[in-house]
Amino acid sequence: MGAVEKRTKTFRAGPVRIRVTTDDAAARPKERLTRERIVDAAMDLMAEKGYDGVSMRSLARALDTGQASLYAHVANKEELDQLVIDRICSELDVPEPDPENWAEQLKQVLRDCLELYRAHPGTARAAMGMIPTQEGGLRIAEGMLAICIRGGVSPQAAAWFCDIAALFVCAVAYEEQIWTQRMVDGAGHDDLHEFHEDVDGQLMAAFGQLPADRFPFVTGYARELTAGDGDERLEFGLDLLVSGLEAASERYRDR
Amino acid sequence: MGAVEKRTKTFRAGPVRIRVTTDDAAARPKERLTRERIVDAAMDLMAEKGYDGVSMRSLARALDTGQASLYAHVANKEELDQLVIDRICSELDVPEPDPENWAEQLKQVLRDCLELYRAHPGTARAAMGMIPTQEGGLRIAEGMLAICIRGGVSPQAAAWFCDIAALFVCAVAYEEQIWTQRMVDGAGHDDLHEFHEDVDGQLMAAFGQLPADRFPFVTGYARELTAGDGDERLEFGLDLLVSGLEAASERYRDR
DNA sequence: ACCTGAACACCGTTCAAGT
DNA sequence: ACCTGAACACCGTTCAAGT
Repeated sequence: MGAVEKRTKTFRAGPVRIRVTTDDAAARPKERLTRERIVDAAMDLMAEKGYDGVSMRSLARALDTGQASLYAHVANKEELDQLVIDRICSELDVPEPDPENWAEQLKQVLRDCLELYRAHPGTARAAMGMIPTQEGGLRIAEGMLAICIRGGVSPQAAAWFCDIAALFVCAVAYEEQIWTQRMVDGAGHDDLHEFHEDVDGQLMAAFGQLPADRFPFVTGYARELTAGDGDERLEFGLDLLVSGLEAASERYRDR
Repeated sequence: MGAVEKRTKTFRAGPVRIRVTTDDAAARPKERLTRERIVDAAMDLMAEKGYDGVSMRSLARALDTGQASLYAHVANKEELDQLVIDRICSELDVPEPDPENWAEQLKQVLRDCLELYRAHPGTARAAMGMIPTQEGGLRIAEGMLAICIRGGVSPQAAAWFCDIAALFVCAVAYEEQIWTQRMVDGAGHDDLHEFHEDVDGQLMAAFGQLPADRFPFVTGYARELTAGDGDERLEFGLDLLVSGLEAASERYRDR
Protein backbone atom coordinates (compact mmCIF):
# COMPACT_ATOMS: atom_id res chain seq x y z
CA MET A 1 0.00 0.00 0.00
CA GLY A 2 0.95 3.64 0.17
CA ALA A 3 4.03 4.72 2.05
CA VAL A 4 2.02 7.06 4.26
CA GLU A 5 -0.17 4.43 5.83
CA LYS A 6 2.26 2.69 8.08
CA ARG A 7 2.57 3.84 11.73
CA THR A 8 4.35 2.30 14.61
CA LYS A 9 2.64 2.02 17.95
CA THR A 10 3.97 0.70 21.27
CA PHE A 11 1.91 -1.27 23.80
CA ARG A 12 2.84 -2.44 27.26
CA ALA A 13 1.64 -5.91 28.27
CA GLY A 14 3.12 -6.53 31.70
CA PRO A 15 6.90 -6.78 31.27
CA VAL A 16 6.66 -7.13 27.54
CA ARG A 17 6.85 -4.20 25.22
CA ILE A 18 5.08 -4.78 21.96
CA ARG A 19 5.88 -2.63 18.99
CA VAL A 20 3.62 -3.05 15.98
CA THR A 21 3.29 -1.51 12.61
CA THR A 22 -0.38 -0.92 11.95
CA ASP A 23 -1.73 -0.42 8.51
CA ASP A 24 -5.33 -1.35 9.07
CA ALA A 25 -7.82 1.40 8.45
CA ALA A 26 -9.56 1.25 11.82
CA ALA A 27 -6.43 2.01 13.80
CA ARG A 28 -5.51 5.39 12.43
CA PRO A 29 -7.12 8.80 12.47
CA LYS A 30 -7.92 8.97 8.80
CA GLU A 31 -5.39 11.16 7.08
CA ARG A 32 -6.71 13.94 4.93
CA LEU A 33 -6.46 13.41 1.22
CA THR A 34 -3.97 15.59 -0.62
CA ARG A 35 -2.66 15.67 -4.16
CA GLU A 36 0.65 14.45 -2.79
CA ARG A 37 -0.86 11.38 -1.15
CA ILE A 38 -2.91 10.64 -4.26
CA VAL A 39 0.14 10.82 -6.53
CA ASP A 40 2.18 8.71 -4.10
CA ALA A 41 -0.44 6.02 -4.11
CA ALA A 42 -0.85 6.18 -7.89
CA MET A 43 2.88 5.65 -8.38
CA ASP A 44 2.94 2.69 -6.01
CA LEU A 45 -0.04 1.15 -7.73
CA MET A 46 1.37 1.77 -11.19
CA ALA A 47 4.72 0.21 -10.26
CA GLU A 48 2.91 -2.83 -8.93
CA LYS A 49 0.19 -3.35 -11.53
CA GLY A 50 1.15 -1.29 -14.57
CA TYR A 51 -0.72 1.50 -16.25
CA ASP A 52 -4.05 -0.28 -16.46
CA GLY A 53 -3.83 -1.24 -12.81
CA VAL A 54 -4.34 2.38 -11.83
CA SER A 55 -7.99 3.28 -12.07
CA MET A 56 -9.75 5.95 -10.10
CA ARG A 57 -11.51 3.13 -8.30
CA SER A 58 -8.47 0.98 -7.49
CA LEU A 59 -6.68 4.14 -6.41
CA ALA A 60 -9.55 5.10 -4.10
CA ARG A 61 -9.48 1.57 -2.70
CA ALA A 62 -5.72 1.82 -2.05
CA LEU A 63 -6.29 5.12 -0.25
CA ASP A 64 -9.23 3.66 1.61
CA THR A 65 -11.67 6.27 0.40
CA GLY A 66 -14.51 6.62 -2.08
CA GLN A 67 -13.74 7.18 -5.73
CA ALA A 68 -15.64 10.45 -5.77
CA SER A 69 -13.33 11.87 -3.12
CA LEU A 70 -10.43 11.86 -5.53
CA TYR A 71 -12.23 14.32 -7.78
CA ALA A 72 -12.01 16.96 -5.05
CA HIS A 73 -8.24 17.06 -5.62
CA VAL A 74 -7.75 15.99 -9.20
CA ALA A 75 -9.84 17.09 -12.17
CA ASN A 76 -9.80 13.72 -13.92
CA LYS A 77 -7.60 10.80 -14.85
CA GLU A 78 -5.71 12.83 -17.41
CA GLU A 79 -4.64 15.34 -14.79
CA LEU A 80 -3.64 12.51 -12.50
CA ASP A 81 -1.43 11.09 -15.27
CA GLN A 82 0.14 14.51 -15.73
CA LEU A 83 0.94 14.76 -12.05
CA VAL A 84 2.50 11.31 -12.03
CA ILE A 85 4.67 12.11 -15.05
CA ASP A 86 5.69 15.40 -13.57
CA ARG A 87 6.70 13.66 -10.38
CA ILE A 88 9.00 11.21 -12.12
CA CYS A 89 10.45 13.97 -14.29
CA SER A 90 11.53 15.80 -11.18
CA GLU A 91 13.75 12.81 -10.31
CA LEU A 92 15.98 13.51 -13.29
CA ASP A 93 19.03 15.71 -13.09
CA VAL A 94 19.95 17.65 -16.21
CA PRO A 95 23.62 18.65 -16.35
CA GLU A 96 24.99 22.14 -16.89
CA PRO A 97 25.70 22.59 -20.61
CA ASP A 98 29.24 21.78 -21.64
CA PRO A 99 29.46 23.25 -25.16
CA GLU A 100 32.39 21.00 -26.12
CA ASN A 101 30.40 17.94 -25.31
CA TRP A 102 26.81 18.67 -26.27
CA ALA A 103 26.16 15.54 -28.33
CA GLU A 104 27.20 13.16 -25.58
CA GLN A 105 25.34 15.20 -22.97
CA LEU A 106 22.14 14.93 -24.99
CA LYS A 107 22.51 11.20 -25.32
CA GLN A 108 23.06 10.85 -21.62
CA VAL A 109 19.92 12.81 -20.73
CA LEU A 110 17.91 10.64 -23.10
CA ARG A 111 19.41 7.45 -21.66
CA ASP A 112 18.47 8.73 -18.21
CA CYS A 113 14.91 9.28 -19.41
CA LEU A 114 14.64 5.67 -20.49
CA GLU A 115 15.99 4.56 -17.12
CA LEU A 116 13.37 6.71 -15.43
CA TYR A 117 10.55 5.11 -17.41
CA ARG A 118 12.00 1.71 -16.62
CA ALA A 119 12.17 2.49 -12.92
CA HIS A 120 8.46 3.29 -13.01
CA PRO A 121 6.64 0.68 -15.09
CA GLY A 122 3.51 1.99 -16.77
CA THR A 123 4.59 5.60 -16.94
CA ALA A 124 5.57 5.57 -20.62
CA ARG A 125 1.98 4.86 -21.57
CA ALA A 126 0.88 7.82 -19.47
CA ALA A 127 3.52 10.10 -20.97
CA MET A 128 2.73 9.33 -24.63
CA GLY A 129 1.41 12.42 -26.33
CA MET A 130 1.86 14.63 -23.29
CA ILE A 131 3.27 18.12 -23.70
CA PRO A 132 5.41 19.25 -20.77
CA THR A 133 3.58 22.09 -19.04
CA GLN A 134 4.48 21.38 -15.44
CA GLU A 135 7.61 22.14 -13.46
CA GLY A 136 9.26 18.74 -13.80
CA GLY A 137 8.84 18.25 -17.51
CA LEU A 138 9.74 21.84 -18.27
CA ARG A 139 12.98 21.52 -16.35
CA ILE A 140 14.05 18.68 -18.65
CA ALA A 141 12.98 20.57 -21.76
CA GLU A 142 14.89 23.62 -20.53
CA GLY A 143 17.98 21.55 -19.83
CA MET A 144 17.98 19.82 -23.20
CA LEU A 145 17.38 23.04 -25.09
CA ALA A 146 20.22 24.65 -23.17
CA ILE A 147 22.63 21.85 -24.07
CA CYS A 148 21.70 22.08 -27.76
CA ILE A 149 21.82 25.82 -28.08
CA ARG A 150 24.94 26.37 -25.99
CA GLY A 151 26.45 23.64 -28.14
CA GLY A 152 25.79 25.72 -31.24
CA VAL A 153 22.74 23.95 -32.64
CA SER A 154 20.39 26.39 -34.38
CA PRO A 155 17.28 27.22 -32.31
CA GLN A 156 14.71 25.69 -34.63
CA ALA A 157 16.68 22.47 -35.00
CA ALA A 158 17.21 22.38 -31.25
CA ALA A 159 13.52 22.85 -30.48
CA TRP A 160 12.36 20.17 -32.89
CA PHE A 161 15.10 17.83 -31.79
CA CYS A 162 14.04 18.01 -28.14
CA ASP A 163 10.48 17.25 -29.11
CA ILE A 164 11.34 14.37 -31.40
CA ALA A 165 13.97 12.79 -29.19
CA ALA A 166 11.66 12.83 -26.17
CA LEU A 167 8.93 11.24 -28.27
CA PHE A 168 11.35 8.58 -29.46
CA VAL A 169 12.54 7.62 -25.99
CA CYS A 170 8.97 7.52 -24.74
CA ALA A 171 7.94 5.26 -27.61
CA VAL A 172 10.86 2.89 -26.97
CA ALA A 173 9.93 2.74 -23.29
CA TYR A 174 6.28 2.19 -24.12
CA GLU A 175 7.08 -0.73 -26.39
CA GLU A 176 9.26 -2.24 -23.70
CA GLN A 177 6.54 -1.83 -21.10
CA ILE A 178 3.95 -3.47 -23.33
CA TRP A 179 6.16 -6.53 -23.53
CA THR A 180 6.96 -6.50 -19.85
CA GLN A 181 3.28 -6.26 -19.04
CA ARG A 182 2.53 -9.10 -21.42
CA MET A 183 5.03 -11.20 -19.51
CA VAL A 184 3.60 -10.26 -16.13
CA ASP A 185 0.07 -11.06 -17.29
CA GLY A 186 1.01 -14.28 -19.04
CA ALA A 187 3.11 -15.39 -16.07
CA GLY A 188 4.99 -18.62 -16.85
CA HIS A 189 8.14 -16.53 -16.94
CA ASP A 190 9.69 -14.76 -14.05
CA ASP A 191 12.87 -13.67 -15.73
CA LEU A 192 12.35 -10.73 -18.04
CA HIS A 193 15.63 -11.24 -19.86
CA GLU A 194 14.85 -14.88 -20.56
CA PHE A 195 11.38 -13.93 -21.72
CA HIS A 196 12.75 -11.44 -24.21
CA GLU A 197 15.12 -14.01 -25.59
CA ASP A 198 12.21 -16.40 -25.98
CA VAL A 199 10.16 -13.84 -27.88
CA ASP A 200 13.12 -12.94 -30.07
CA GLY A 201 13.75 -16.61 -30.72
CA GLN A 202 10.18 -17.33 -31.73
CA LEU A 203 10.05 -14.21 -33.84
CA MET A 204 13.25 -15.12 -35.61
CA ALA A 205 11.90 -18.59 -36.31
CA ALA A 206 8.66 -17.07 -37.64
CA PHE A 207 10.50 -14.66 -39.92
CA GLY A 208 12.81 -17.38 -41.11
CA GLN A 209 9.91 -19.61 -42.12
CA LEU A 210 8.09 -17.09 -44.30
CA PRO A 211 7.95 -17.83 -48.04
CA ALA A 212 11.42 -16.80 -49.14
CA ASP A 213 10.34 -15.85 -52.65
CA ARG A 214 8.00 -13.12 -51.41
CA PHE A 215 10.00 -12.06 -48.36
CA PRO A 216 13.64 -12.57 -49.34
CA PHE A 217 15.00 -9.82 -47.11
CA VAL A 218 12.89 -10.53 -44.02
CA THR A 219 13.82 -14.22 -44.18
CA GLY A 220 17.43 -13.52 -45.11
CA TYR A 221 17.99 -11.02 -42.33
CA ALA A 222 15.77 -12.56 -39.65
CA ARG A 223 18.74 -12.55 -37.30
CA GLU A 224 19.40 -8.84 -37.69
CA LEU A 225 15.71 -7.98 -37.35
CA THR A 226 15.45 -9.65 -33.96
CA ALA A 227 18.93 -8.74 -32.70
CA GLY A 228 19.69 -6.44 -29.82
CA ASP A 229 18.04 -5.55 -26.56
CA GLY A 230 16.33 -2.30 -25.65
CA ASP A 231 19.58 -0.59 -24.78
CA GLU A 232 21.29 -1.42 -28.04
CA ARG A 233 18.29 -0.26 -30.03
CA LEU A 234 18.03 2.95 -28.02
CA GLU A 235 21.73 3.58 -28.52
CA PHE A 236 21.40 3.04 -32.26
CA GLY A 237 18.43 5.42 -32.39
CA LEU A 238 20.27 8.06 -30.38
CA ASP A 239 23.23 7.74 -32.75
CA LEU A 240 20.95 8.32 -35.72
CA LEU A 241 19.20 11.28 -34.14
CA VAL A 242 22.25 13.02 -32.73
CA SER A 243 24.52 12.52 -35.73
CA GLY A 244 21.57 13.59 -37.87
CA LEU A 245 21.28 16.70 -35.75
CA GLU A 246 24.90 17.62 -36.29
CA ALA A 247 24.20 17.57 -40.02
CA ALA A 248 20.79 19.29 -39.81
CA SER A 249 22.12 22.06 -37.62
CA GLU A 250 24.16 23.23 -40.60
CA ARG A 251 21.13 23.33 -42.87
CA TYR A 252 19.04 25.24 -40.32
CA ARG A 253 21.88 27.59 -39.42
CA ASP A 254 19.81 30.69 -40.30
CA ARG A 255 16.61 29.75 -38.46
CA MET B 1 -23.15 2.21 -40.56
CA GLY B 2 -21.09 -0.42 -42.38
CA ALA B 3 -21.01 -0.49 -46.17
CA VAL B 4 -22.50 -3.96 -46.26
CA GLU B 5 -25.75 -3.19 -44.52
CA LYS B 6 -27.67 -1.14 -47.04
CA ARG B 7 -30.03 -2.92 -49.45
CA THR B 8 -32.71 -1.62 -51.72
CA LYS B 9 -36.10 -3.28 -51.70
CA THR B 10 -39.17 -2.62 -53.84
CA PHE B 11 -42.76 -2.84 -52.58
CA ARG B 12 -46.04 -2.58 -54.49
CA ALA B 13 -48.87 -0.71 -52.76
CA GLY B 14 -51.71 -0.66 -55.31
CA PRO B 15 -50.54 1.57 -58.18
CA VAL B 16 -47.62 2.97 -56.25
CA ARG B 17 -44.19 1.45 -56.36
CA ILE B 18 -42.16 2.13 -53.28
CA ARG B 19 -38.40 1.72 -53.37
CA VAL B 20 -36.62 1.96 -50.05
CA THR B 21 -33.13 1.58 -48.76
CA THR B 22 -33.43 -0.52 -45.68
CA ASP B 23 -30.81 -0.71 -43.05
CA ASP B 24 -32.99 -1.94 -40.26
CA ALA B 25 -32.22 -5.38 -39.00
CA ALA B 26 -35.63 -6.96 -39.52
CA ALA B 27 -35.70 -6.44 -43.27
CA ARG B 28 -32.67 -8.40 -44.35
CA PRO B 29 -31.66 -12.02 -44.32
CA LYS B 30 -29.00 -11.67 -41.70
CA GLU B 31 -25.59 -11.93 -43.29
CA ARG B 32 -23.14 -14.36 -41.77
CA LEU B 33 -20.38 -12.87 -39.70
CA THR B 34 -16.91 -13.13 -41.15
CA ARG B 35 -13.56 -11.70 -40.19
CA GLU B 36 -13.81 -9.47 -43.24
CA ARG B 37 -17.12 -7.98 -42.20
CA ILE B 38 -15.90 -7.50 -38.65
CA VAL B 39 -12.76 -5.69 -39.77
CA ASP B 40 -14.77 -3.55 -42.23
CA ALA B 41 -17.12 -2.47 -39.48
CA ALA B 42 -14.27 -1.85 -37.06
CA MET B 43 -12.55 0.45 -39.57
CA ASP B 44 -15.74 2.41 -40.21
CA LEU B 45 -16.36 2.77 -36.51
CA MET B 46 -12.77 3.77 -35.79
CA ALA B 47 -12.82 6.40 -38.56
CA GLU B 48 -16.00 7.83 -37.12
CA LYS B 49 -15.36 7.66 -33.39
CA GLY B 50 -11.64 7.14 -32.94
CA TYR B 51 -9.83 4.30 -31.21
CA ASP B 52 -11.88 4.34 -28.04
CA GLY B 53 -15.09 4.35 -30.06
CA VAL B 54 -14.39 0.79 -31.12
CA SER B 55 -15.32 -1.60 -28.35
CA MET B 56 -16.38 -5.19 -28.77
CA ARG B 57 -19.83 -4.05 -27.72
CA SER B 58 -20.17 -1.04 -30.02
CA LEU B 59 -18.80 -3.17 -32.82
CA ALA B 60 -21.36 -5.89 -32.15
CA ARG B 61 -24.05 -3.22 -32.12
CA ALA B 62 -22.88 -1.87 -35.48
CA LEU B 63 -22.99 -5.38 -36.90
CA ASP B 64 -26.34 -5.98 -35.28
CA THR B 65 -25.23 -9.00 -33.35
CA GLY B 66 -24.32 -9.97 -29.80
CA GLN B 67 -20.89 -9.18 -28.46
CA ALA B 68 -20.15 -12.81 -27.78
CA SER B 69 -20.61 -13.63 -31.46
CA LEU B 70 -17.49 -11.69 -32.36
CA TYR B 71 -15.37 -14.05 -30.29
CA ALA B 72 -16.19 -16.87 -32.69
CA HIS B 73 -14.12 -15.08 -35.34
CA VAL B 74 -11.60 -13.02 -33.41
CA ALA B 75 -9.68 -14.18 -30.34
CA ASN B 76 -9.84 -10.85 -28.52
CA LYS B 77 -9.53 -7.11 -28.98
CA GLU B 78 -5.81 -7.31 -29.51
CA GLU B 79 -6.25 -9.62 -32.47
CA LEU B 80 -8.93 -7.34 -33.85
CA ASP B 81 -6.48 -4.43 -33.65
CA GLN B 82 -3.88 -6.50 -35.48
CA LEU B 83 -6.31 -7.29 -38.26
CA VAL B 84 -7.25 -3.63 -38.63
CA ILE B 85 -3.61 -2.53 -38.81
CA ASP B 86 -2.81 -5.26 -41.28
CA ARG B 87 -5.69 -4.13 -43.46
CA ILE B 88 -4.49 -0.54 -43.64
CA CYS B 89 -0.92 -1.68 -44.23
CA SER B 90 -2.06 -3.52 -47.31
CA GLU B 91 -3.19 -0.19 -48.78
CA LEU B 92 0.41 1.00 -49.00
CA ASP B 93 2.57 0.47 -52.07
CA VAL B 94 6.28 0.04 -51.49
CA PRO B 95 8.42 0.90 -54.53
CA GLU B 96 11.01 -1.31 -56.19
CA PRO B 97 14.41 -0.43 -54.73
CA ASP B 98 16.36 2.15 -56.70
CA PRO B 99 19.87 1.90 -55.22
CA GLU B 100 20.82 5.38 -56.38
CA ASN B 101 17.96 6.88 -54.52
CA TRP B 102 17.51 4.85 -51.37
CA ALA B 103 17.39 7.74 -48.90
CA GLU B 104 14.60 9.56 -50.68
CA GLN B 105 12.70 6.30 -51.22
CA LEU B 106 12.81 5.56 -47.51
CA LYS B 107 11.50 8.99 -46.65
CA GLN B 108 8.68 8.61 -49.13
CA VAL B 109 7.57 5.28 -47.67
CA LEU B 110 7.56 6.80 -44.21
CA ARG B 111 5.61 9.85 -45.39
CA ASP B 112 3.11 7.45 -46.94
CA CYS B 113 2.81 5.64 -43.63
CA LEU B 114 1.87 8.87 -41.88
CA GLU B 115 -0.72 9.59 -44.57
CA LEU B 116 -2.15 6.14 -44.03
CA TYR B 117 -2.51 6.69 -40.29
CA ARG B 118 -4.09 10.06 -41.01
CA ALA B 119 -6.55 8.55 -43.45
CA HIS B 120 -7.68 6.18 -40.71
CA PRO B 121 -8.01 8.07 -37.44
CA GLY B 122 -7.42 5.96 -34.36
CA THR B 123 -5.16 3.42 -36.02
CA ALA B 124 -1.89 4.84 -34.69
CA ARG B 125 -2.99 4.03 -31.15
CA ALA B 126 -3.73 0.47 -32.23
CA ALA B 127 -0.40 0.13 -34.03
CA MET B 128 1.77 1.33 -31.13
CA GLY B 129 3.95 -1.47 -29.91
CA MET B 130 2.78 -3.91 -32.55
CA ILE B 131 5.32 -6.13 -34.30
CA PRO B 132 4.46 -6.88 -37.93
CA THR B 133 3.64 -10.56 -38.20
CA GLN B 134 0.87 -10.44 -40.78
CA GLU B 135 1.00 -10.17 -44.56
CA GLY B 136 0.36 -6.41 -44.80
CA GLY B 137 2.87 -5.25 -42.22
CA LEU B 138 5.49 -7.71 -43.39
CA ARG B 139 5.21 -6.42 -46.95
CA ILE B 140 6.15 -2.95 -45.75
CA ALA B 141 9.01 -4.26 -43.61
CA GLU B 142 10.26 -6.29 -46.57
CA GLY B 143 10.06 -3.28 -48.88
CA MET B 144 11.90 -0.96 -46.52
CA LEU B 145 14.59 -3.51 -45.77
CA ALA B 146 15.04 -4.06 -49.50
CA ILE B 147 15.48 -0.33 -50.15
CA CYS B 148 18.08 -0.04 -47.39
CA ILE B 149 20.10 -3.09 -48.24
CA ARG B 150 20.05 -2.65 -52.00
CA GLY B 151 21.11 0.93 -51.27
CA GLY B 152 24.21 -0.35 -49.50
CA VAL B 153 23.20 0.07 -45.88
CA SER B 154 24.68 -2.63 -43.67
CA PRO B 155 22.13 -5.29 -42.64
CA GLN B 156 22.13 -4.58 -38.91
CA ALA B 157 21.78 -0.84 -39.42
CA ALA B 158 19.02 -1.47 -41.96
CA ALA B 159 17.08 -3.76 -39.64
CA TRP B 160 17.26 -1.41 -36.68
CA PHE B 161 16.49 1.58 -38.86
CA CYS B 162 13.26 0.02 -40.16
CA ASP B 163 12.16 -0.74 -36.64
CA ILE B 164 13.00 2.69 -35.27
CA ALA B 165 11.65 4.70 -38.19
CA ALA B 166 8.34 2.84 -38.11
CA LEU B 167 8.08 3.47 -34.38
CA PHE B 168 8.83 7.14 -34.91
CA VAL B 169 6.18 7.63 -37.58
CA CYS B 170 3.65 5.76 -35.49
CA ALA B 171 4.41 7.94 -32.47
CA VAL B 172 4.06 11.13 -34.53
CA ALA B 173 0.72 9.91 -35.86
CA TYR B 174 -0.41 8.91 -32.40
CA GLU B 175 0.34 12.35 -30.97
CA GLU B 176 -1.54 13.96 -33.84
CA GLN B 177 -4.52 11.71 -33.30
CA ILE B 178 -4.63 12.47 -29.59
CA TRP B 179 -4.94 16.16 -30.42
CA THR B 180 -7.46 15.56 -33.15
CA GLN B 181 -9.54 13.45 -30.81
CA ARG B 182 -9.30 16.12 -28.15
CA MET B 183 -10.71 18.59 -30.66
CA VAL B 184 -13.54 16.27 -31.70
CA ASP B 185 -14.47 15.62 -28.07
CA GLY B 186 -14.19 19.24 -27.00
CA ALA B 187 -16.13 20.40 -30.05
CA GLY B 188 -16.24 24.22 -30.25
CA HIS B 189 -13.88 23.88 -33.19
CA ASP B 190 -14.66 22.38 -36.51
CA ASP B 191 -11.50 23.34 -38.32
CA LEU B 192 -8.56 21.19 -37.33
CA HIS B 193 -6.00 23.60 -38.72
CA GLU B 194 -7.45 26.51 -36.80
CA PHE B 195 -7.58 24.39 -33.66
CA HIS B 196 -3.90 23.53 -33.95
CA GLU B 197 -3.01 27.17 -34.35
CA ASP B 198 -5.02 27.95 -31.25
CA VAL B 199 -3.23 25.29 -29.23
CA ASP B 200 0.14 26.45 -30.51
CA GLY B 201 -0.76 30.03 -29.69
CA GLN B 202 -1.83 29.25 -26.15
CA LEU B 203 1.21 27.06 -25.64
CA MET B 204 3.53 29.77 -26.90
CA ALA B 205 1.92 32.27 -24.56
CA ALA B 206 2.26 29.83 -21.65
CA PHE B 207 5.95 29.19 -22.41
CA GLY B 208 6.58 32.90 -22.84
CA GLN B 209 5.14 33.70 -19.43
CA LEU B 210 7.23 31.27 -17.41
CA PRO B 211 9.75 32.76 -14.99
CA ALA B 212 12.54 33.77 -17.34
CA ASP B 213 15.27 33.34 -14.74
CA ARG B 214 14.58 29.64 -14.29
CA PHE B 215 13.51 28.87 -17.86
CA PRO B 216 15.59 31.23 -20.02
CA PHE B 217 15.69 28.94 -23.04
CA VAL B 218 12.06 27.81 -22.98
CA THR B 219 10.86 31.40 -22.69
CA GLY B 220 13.44 32.71 -25.15
CA TYR B 221 12.65 30.13 -27.80
CA ALA B 222 8.92 29.74 -27.22
CA ARG B 223 8.33 30.51 -30.88
CA GLU B 224 10.62 27.74 -32.10
CA LEU B 225 9.21 25.24 -29.63
CA THR B 226 5.69 25.68 -30.95
CA ALA B 227 6.59 26.19 -34.62
CA GLY B 228 5.72 23.86 -37.44
CA ASP B 229 2.88 21.51 -38.22
CA GLY B 230 2.97 17.73 -38.24
CA ASP B 231 4.44 17.55 -41.72
CA GLU B 232 7.34 19.86 -40.96
CA ARG B 233 8.15 18.01 -37.79
CA LEU B 234 7.95 14.64 -39.55
CA GLU B 235 10.18 15.93 -42.31
CA PHE B 236 12.71 17.17 -39.76
CA GLY B 237 12.64 13.82 -37.98
CA LEU B 238 13.08 11.91 -41.23
CA ASP B 239 16.03 14.14 -42.10
CA LEU B 240 17.65 13.34 -38.77
CA LEU B 241 17.05 9.61 -39.05
CA VAL B 242 18.03 9.18 -42.67
CA SER B 243 21.10 11.40 -42.60
CA GLY B 244 22.01 9.69 -39.36
CA LEU B 245 21.65 6.35 -41.12
CA GLU B 246 24.05 7.36 -43.88
CA ALA B 247 26.64 8.03 -41.18
CA ALA B 248 25.83 4.95 -39.10
CA SER B 249 25.96 2.65 -42.07
CA GLU B 250 29.68 3.34 -42.25
CA ARG B 251 30.23 2.44 -38.62
CA TYR B 252 28.22 -0.78 -38.94
CA ARG B 253 29.84 -1.72 -42.26
CA ASP B 254 31.05 -5.05 -40.91
CA ARG B 255 27.82 -6.20 -39.21
C1' DA C 1 -21.23 -24.97 -36.51
C1' DC C 2 -22.60 -20.78 -35.41
C1' DC C 3 -24.90 -17.51 -32.62
C1' DT C 4 -27.05 -15.47 -28.35
C1' DG C 5 -28.52 -13.61 -23.51
C1' DA C 6 -27.06 -13.04 -19.45
C1' DA C 7 -23.62 -12.75 -16.27
C1' DC C 8 -18.98 -11.49 -14.08
C1' DA C 9 -15.84 -8.26 -12.80
C1' DC C 10 -14.55 -4.18 -14.09
C1' DC C 11 -14.23 1.29 -16.00
C1' DG C 12 -14.61 7.20 -15.52
C1' DT C 13 -17.52 10.63 -13.85
C1' DT C 14 -21.39 13.03 -11.48
C1' DC C 15 -24.33 14.55 -7.81
C1' DA C 16 -27.32 14.90 -3.98
C1' DA C 17 -26.65 14.10 0.63
C1' DG C 18 -24.00 13.91 4.67
C1' DT C 19 -20.37 15.56 8.44
C1' DA D 1 -14.88 22.58 3.11
C1' DC D 2 -14.38 18.08 2.47
C1' DC D 3 -16.02 13.54 1.87
C1' DT D 4 -19.33 9.72 0.58
C1' DG D 5 -22.88 6.22 -1.51
C1' DA D 6 -25.17 5.35 -5.13
C1' DA D 7 -26.07 5.89 -9.68
C1' DC D 8 -25.23 6.42 -14.88
C1' DA D 9 -23.40 4.79 -18.88
C1' DC D 10 -19.98 2.23 -20.17
C1' DC D 11 -15.81 -1.76 -20.71
C1' DG D 12 -13.63 -7.10 -22.22
C1' DT D 13 -14.56 -11.77 -21.76
C1' DT D 14 -16.95 -16.20 -20.71
C1' DC D 15 -20.34 -19.75 -20.89
C1' DA D 16 -24.46 -22.39 -20.83
C1' DA D 17 -28.15 -22.56 -23.78
C1' DG D 18 -30.32 -22.21 -28.13
C1' DT D 19 -30.95 -22.90 -33.49
